[in-house]
Amino acid sequence: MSLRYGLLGFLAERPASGYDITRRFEAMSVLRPVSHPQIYTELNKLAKDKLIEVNEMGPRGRKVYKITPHGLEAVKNWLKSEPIDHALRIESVYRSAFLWLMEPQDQQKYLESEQAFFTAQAQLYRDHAATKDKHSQKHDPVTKSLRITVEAGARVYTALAEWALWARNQTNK
Amino acid sequence: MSLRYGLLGFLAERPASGYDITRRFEAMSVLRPVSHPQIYTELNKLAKDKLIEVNEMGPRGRKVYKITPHGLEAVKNWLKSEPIDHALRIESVYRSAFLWLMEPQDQQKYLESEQAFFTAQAQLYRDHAATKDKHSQKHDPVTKSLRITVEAGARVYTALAEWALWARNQTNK
DNA sequence: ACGGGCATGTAAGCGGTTACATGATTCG
DNA sequence: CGAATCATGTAACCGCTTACATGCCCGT
Repeated sequence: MSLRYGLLGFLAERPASGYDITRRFEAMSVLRPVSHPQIYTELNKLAKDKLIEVNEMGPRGRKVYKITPHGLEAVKNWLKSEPIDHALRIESVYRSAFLWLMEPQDQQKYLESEQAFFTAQAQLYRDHAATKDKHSQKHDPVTKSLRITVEAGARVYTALAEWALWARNQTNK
Repeated sequence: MSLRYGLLGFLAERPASGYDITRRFEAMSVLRPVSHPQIYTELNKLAKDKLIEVNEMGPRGRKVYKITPHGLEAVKNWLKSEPIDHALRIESVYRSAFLWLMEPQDQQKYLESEQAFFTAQAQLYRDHAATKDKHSQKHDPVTKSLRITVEAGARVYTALAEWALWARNQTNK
């Protein structure tokens, strides 16, 4: 799951700094986890490869990058040609295979807290989606794509919340 | 998402070889992706740390490991104390944020093939679940845990399939 | 006898995290 | 003036993937 092309993808929307992009990934937890050192490292590599360039310097050494034509071509090519990694890596599900190694009360506690977490996340993404739907710019293609991504968050988290509830009913009978 | 404790978890069920465990991860794609070199490397580390030990040698250099009391304690402690990584890393969802960078016909093709893939996976896990439900040993705690894991696969893949369908309806209007 | 699957490994390299490090600016 | 936040980086390390490597056993 290439960070490289994710950075290019965001910069295709509009120029931004490493800091901006870090915030963005933080706000959209469905995307993937990213740490800031990795972002800055990758931005420097992308600049060296001429796929992005510094557009503007801001206060505090802020570097606003913009994508180059080469960079834009690179993301598009990634989307078109690079095979998709379909692996799921959901630790909560992974751990569920070992539920039998827990004490019964710990199983219940585990599933309860997972359900609570997933429910909260689902709500968050549903709210996020509702906001986007009310927004005036909802026909702009970028907003539409993001709306679709947010919908995935809402649906996956909802499914996981319902799964945890179902699992609770399975274990205590 | 620790492989280390996943190996211990499987060996807590019954003795097994690296090869056995590799097959097992392959069959349960919801768990997490694993490559065989990593498994063999980690098994050797676990043996050095006395959390597992060679139980039996089979044909072709087959090494069947069994968990030690220390190892069993270690998995249980992991389950009880180690914080869960709640990050989602679904590349299909990740890419959806950049749908707007694709040609309209490529968007449709992308969402169609993703929907097909997720639908197939959902079916696979639903079948898997049905088999487990018919099984005589369904009240054994290990089988019950695995049944819960399989249910997660069925539900998450179903949610993703429905999401992809929904997304298709969003893009072509 | 030979092909396919069983079975385990090593080595290079990369992507990623964590800890460390530094300093500027803004706001109250 | 001090705290919080903005802002970017370096270094060490580890987990993981990919490619390479080797050989045995079983069924036909």
